[in-house]
Amino acid sequence: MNRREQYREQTRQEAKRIALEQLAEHGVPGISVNAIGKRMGVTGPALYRYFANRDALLTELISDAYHDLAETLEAAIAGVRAGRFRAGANAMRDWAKAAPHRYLLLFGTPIPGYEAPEHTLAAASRAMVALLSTVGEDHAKPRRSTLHRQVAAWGERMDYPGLTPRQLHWGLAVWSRLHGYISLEVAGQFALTEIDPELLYRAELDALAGWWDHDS
Amino acid sequence: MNRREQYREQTRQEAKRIALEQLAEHGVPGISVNAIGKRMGVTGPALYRYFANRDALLTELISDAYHDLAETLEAAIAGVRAGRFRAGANAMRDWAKAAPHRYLLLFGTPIPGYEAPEHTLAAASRAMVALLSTVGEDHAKPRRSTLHRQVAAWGERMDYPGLTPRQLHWGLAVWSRLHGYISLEVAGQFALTEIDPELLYRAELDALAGWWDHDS
DNA sequence: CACTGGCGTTATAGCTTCTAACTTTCATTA
DNA sequence: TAATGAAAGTTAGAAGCTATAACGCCAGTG
Repeated sequence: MNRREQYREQTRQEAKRIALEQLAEHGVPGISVNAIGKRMGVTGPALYRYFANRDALLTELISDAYHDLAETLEAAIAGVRAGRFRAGANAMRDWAKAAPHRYLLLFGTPIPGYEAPEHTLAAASRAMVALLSTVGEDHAKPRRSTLHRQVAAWGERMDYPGLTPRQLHWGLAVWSRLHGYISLEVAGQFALTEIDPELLYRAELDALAGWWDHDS
Repeated sequence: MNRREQYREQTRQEAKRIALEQLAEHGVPGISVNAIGKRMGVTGPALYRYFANRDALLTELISDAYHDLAETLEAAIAGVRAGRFRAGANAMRDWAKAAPHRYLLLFGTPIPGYEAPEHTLAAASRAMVALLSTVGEDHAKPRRSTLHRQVAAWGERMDYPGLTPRQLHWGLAVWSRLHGYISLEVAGQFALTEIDPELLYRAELDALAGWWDHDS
């Protein structure tokens, strides 16, 4: 890599770092080209040398966040023997609570006009695979149903072979329920119940862990 | 009501109606004072006679939406004898899919600076009560736990007496899981699985309906 | 019927993204 | 080391946004 290219990459990273700070402090609207430039000590338009436009910057933030989430989940699960699922699920909630706006960037209201690029979808898939890697064994006898057939078809397109439809379905339920709970908590919708979010979340995990104890 | 006040109210309603159209077509950024004014045949600043600012307009849209959701759920449940829960849950998903952006206005990324007014919280509570009214009977013997104690305390502040902690907890789980599923579907995150969303949703409902068959 | 208060207008400030034109800087290369 | 050319920064400006201020008109009210 050229020296120019090194500086260039450095500047790009700095812009993204500041954008994340702005995101944490003022939400998505805080990610303003001028504001980021000001905090970097340059004028706003200068940033257009580094990012095609504001959307491109946002896209990279989203992409990075997906990768970071996937890596966080993988790291949290790796090395754990007992309670792998809980380790992963807790890591996901912690990740969300550490930077709520960033979580909502991924799973909140979609940004108009944004279309996830290929490698972002790959990162999202990686996160899903990480959770799927914590699935329990499926000893029940296979059941034929339209849902299981469709789930199996999706499973074949995923790069994580050897799972039964029931296990794959569990993965989707995990994804959906964890997101449901986390997004409500992050948005503060549980606040006025005054219930300890930790306990509520743990109960959700119990239900998901108990998936295999009774037919579903 | 004065004639002046009638016209005034009419104009307010028209502005909100158009705002919802803009929301459906272009998302939250489409709710622009100038754009709404143009479609009403007036200039942008004229609308400031009717709404203190853009946030006030958004707040009313959110508030209206909560009330509409609550009424929709109540209407869907009323009169149904068997399968009340499924009727309510399906009504919720249908409501979301009919106007995804409006759903995300309530449950997506919170709008910075927005704080829900009192009667909006009441409407949100009404929607929750509607779902709680479909809960199954709880014949299990009470269990003492920190979670159940906190849930019970929340239940006492709700205006829907006579429910056990387990039933209240079920209500929270319903809220969270339905939202988790619906928001992912509405955001298109299930699209590339190519699984029929209807079937996945029904499976979630089965799990929630089966809450009472096994200890939780 | 007079009048006044509500309504709509234009002008403007200050913000946003983004483009164009111009200048400066500086790493690479001869 | 000095020259060069591309990269990077600047300012100016268009087009959009929210929001306020000042002004005129006219319809509902008294």
